[in-house]
Amino acid sequence: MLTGRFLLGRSREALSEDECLVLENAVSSVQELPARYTMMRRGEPVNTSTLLVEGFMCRYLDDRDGYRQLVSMHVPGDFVDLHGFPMKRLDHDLATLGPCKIALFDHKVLAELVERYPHLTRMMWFSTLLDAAIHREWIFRMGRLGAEGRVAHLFCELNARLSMIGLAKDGRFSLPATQSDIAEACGITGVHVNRVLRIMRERDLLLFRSGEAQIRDMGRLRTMAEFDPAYLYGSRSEWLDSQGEQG
Amino acid sequence: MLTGRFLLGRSREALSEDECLVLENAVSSVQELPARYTMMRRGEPVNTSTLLVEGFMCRYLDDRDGYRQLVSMHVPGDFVDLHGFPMKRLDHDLATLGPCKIALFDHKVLAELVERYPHLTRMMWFSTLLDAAIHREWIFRMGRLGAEGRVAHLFCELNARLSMIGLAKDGRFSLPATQSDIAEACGITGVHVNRVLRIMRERDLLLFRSGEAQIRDMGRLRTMAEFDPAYLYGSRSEWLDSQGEQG
DNA sequence: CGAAGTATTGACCCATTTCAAAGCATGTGG
DNA sequence: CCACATGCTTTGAAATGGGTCAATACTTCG
Repeated sequence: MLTGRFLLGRSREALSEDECLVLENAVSSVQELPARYTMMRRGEPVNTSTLLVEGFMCRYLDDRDGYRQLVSMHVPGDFVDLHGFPMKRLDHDLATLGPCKIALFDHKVLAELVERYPHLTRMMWFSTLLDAAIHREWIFRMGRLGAEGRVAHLFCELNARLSMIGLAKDGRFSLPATQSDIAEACGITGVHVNRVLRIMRERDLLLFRSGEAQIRDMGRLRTMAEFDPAYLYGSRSEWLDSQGEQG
Repeated sequence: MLTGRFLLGRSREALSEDECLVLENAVSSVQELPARYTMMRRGEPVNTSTLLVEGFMCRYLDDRDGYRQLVSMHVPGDFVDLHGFPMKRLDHDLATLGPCKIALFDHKVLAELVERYPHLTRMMWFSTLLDAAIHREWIFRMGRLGAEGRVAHLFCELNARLSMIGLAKDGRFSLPATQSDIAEACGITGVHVNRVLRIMRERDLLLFRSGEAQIRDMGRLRTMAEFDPAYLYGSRSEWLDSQGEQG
């Protein structure tokens, strides 16, 4: 089941069994990608969309000097470039962190799906809206939090998202990222991430070493991150639920 | 024509005349709002969506101490909370900057529209995706630019968006915002915005006084903002265009 | 074993914040 | 039409968080 984690923990229940099958059968190809591989560049025309099946990916923008600013990190079950379907171009680059397995959906096939399954369309729309909600939270993170809060916030978010799909438990999860990757996601330097992580380790808040994260004190971490996971759920749309069966 | 500026300069052409009329007739009420008025709070259930007809609005998140982080600024023609339609709740507050005129769309009516006009639905989806693209650029702004770059970037973006709808020309436009509002959008302090604006004024880059902005040197402003307006257009979706006529 | 990438730490520097005070508009009521 | 309140802007001085530069250690892997 390639699509088994799509919206899992959010509105997965709103998808009928039929719709799940339709989605599963719409996959046009499956690929394995190596770590640190840029699979798509800003501005290129695209004609497929990518569901991340296993592994971690990220989207980023480059600044003038070629330094990256991550604008999102993706976990299994995320449709990483579904917006490329209506938009036909990406406004950012798309790359893997660790090795990944992805399922590709041809836009022609998606277009047919969209004609025949309006409810499924709305679920896809919904998933891009969750994405936007996460963007907003990142803006907040960069705008109002200091370095420690930003790092704390990122780990809180990843923990919450990975928990929903069964890839984190008791605050432990794998994350194939370097300290520089964290830095690029938080808008600070790699050197400073190192210092922040040391402090958090000393205070027994959070451990992160060689791709393994462990949250040691969720309460204090959330406090310093001002983290509230509500935005990750899209609040269980009543509208979607009410329309759920007729798709 | 209340909806006349919706997607103007982006994919307005993709809307058929019928669709424009349908949209126009779907307006359930029109309201005038005073300046600095919070019309909606995070978490509240919503059953209408808001098209901004005249004036400026913003969305923001509060931090622990009640300070705001703006996550977007809106200009006439923007659907400021269309995501509330599938989501049924907002993850942020929504407020006016200056006095505003808005058109409300009842979600029940939108639901009917969505059943009957799949192409219009996709255009609405598209407009929420533009929103997300702007979010990404804001993340970049906060993550990679210093104070001057951030302010420059914000003014470049507003100029570009206002130009599309005919509310800016030759780099001049009205913006009913205080220096503190700018600060809340850029993740810096009001005091520092003041200093940045003074420097920009001295260098004859940008003037902003009592709600009136004037870009004096677009080239240099763009350079310091690392601004490229491509993200504002969603690159004229071929898919939307190809489906444009069949409503 | 050597190479390349990654992590760690120290010292110094600078952009931005913080705190504080004063100046300027704008509007309201007397 | 003045007096005062309120909110916005401006400026200075001191404090600080995070950046930069540079050197050293650790890991992983061919």
